[in-house]
Amino acid sequence: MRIATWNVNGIRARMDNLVTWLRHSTPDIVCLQETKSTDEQFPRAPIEAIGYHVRTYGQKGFNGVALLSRMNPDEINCGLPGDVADKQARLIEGVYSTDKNVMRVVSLYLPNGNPVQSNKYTYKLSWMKRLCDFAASRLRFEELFILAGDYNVIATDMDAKNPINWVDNAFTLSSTRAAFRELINLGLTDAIRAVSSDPEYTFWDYQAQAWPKNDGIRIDYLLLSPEALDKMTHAFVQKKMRGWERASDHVPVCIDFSC
DNA sequence: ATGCCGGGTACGACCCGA
Repeated sequence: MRIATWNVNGIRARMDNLVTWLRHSTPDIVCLQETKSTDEQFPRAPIEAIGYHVRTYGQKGFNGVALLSRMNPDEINCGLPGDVADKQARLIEGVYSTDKNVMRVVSLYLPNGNPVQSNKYTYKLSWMKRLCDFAASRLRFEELFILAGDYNVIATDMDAKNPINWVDNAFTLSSTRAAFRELINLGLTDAIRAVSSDPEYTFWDYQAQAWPKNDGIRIDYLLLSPEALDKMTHAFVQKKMRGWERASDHVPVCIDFSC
């Protein structure tokens, strides 16, 4: 069982890469972010044609998340609870049954939050607070729970090639890092950090030669419940895909399970 | 250099992202 998260930066611009990647990496469940498409615009047919169920929560132009899966989901929930006025499409949850387990998988796109003096940062922090409440409610189920996506958080200085470039930024402010730790401290484990002490960047800007200079940051995470961590066998970042033609600025992160 | 690229949309400058 393989689960992946990938910020595609526009699903319609990434279809060739997505289909090639699905064929080669054969994930069972895929969490997508920044699809930048309405549910009607989402190009589901080519994905369904290679054996995936497609569930989307999109909006016009910006944001947008989706779940692709080999199994038909038992349940799909769209939106982060806690603010009925928040219409931004940033979270979708699916529940999947395997032979002996139930897996609850979330694809999330956490707000960027810059500039830090703006209401975008207040929105980021309130969204993180709501995410914490949501995660706590899910952890009470004691299921295999995977909270995956683009967190727009650089958790430690090790997660940036040049931390100096990220000071006074919504990705690294102490209140951002504190909110992220609060989430982790509910009892979630960062899958990549469970297997690696290397930097493991997941994003390189299109600009300023970031990729050739390896000027990356790690902002895409899969956070696991204890039940999920027990079953995890591998976790890895598909860094090479940043070098593909028409690459997203993010690369996929994958985890494998023994079930 | 808080926009150098690349996605989106109002199909053509402009908004947005990290």
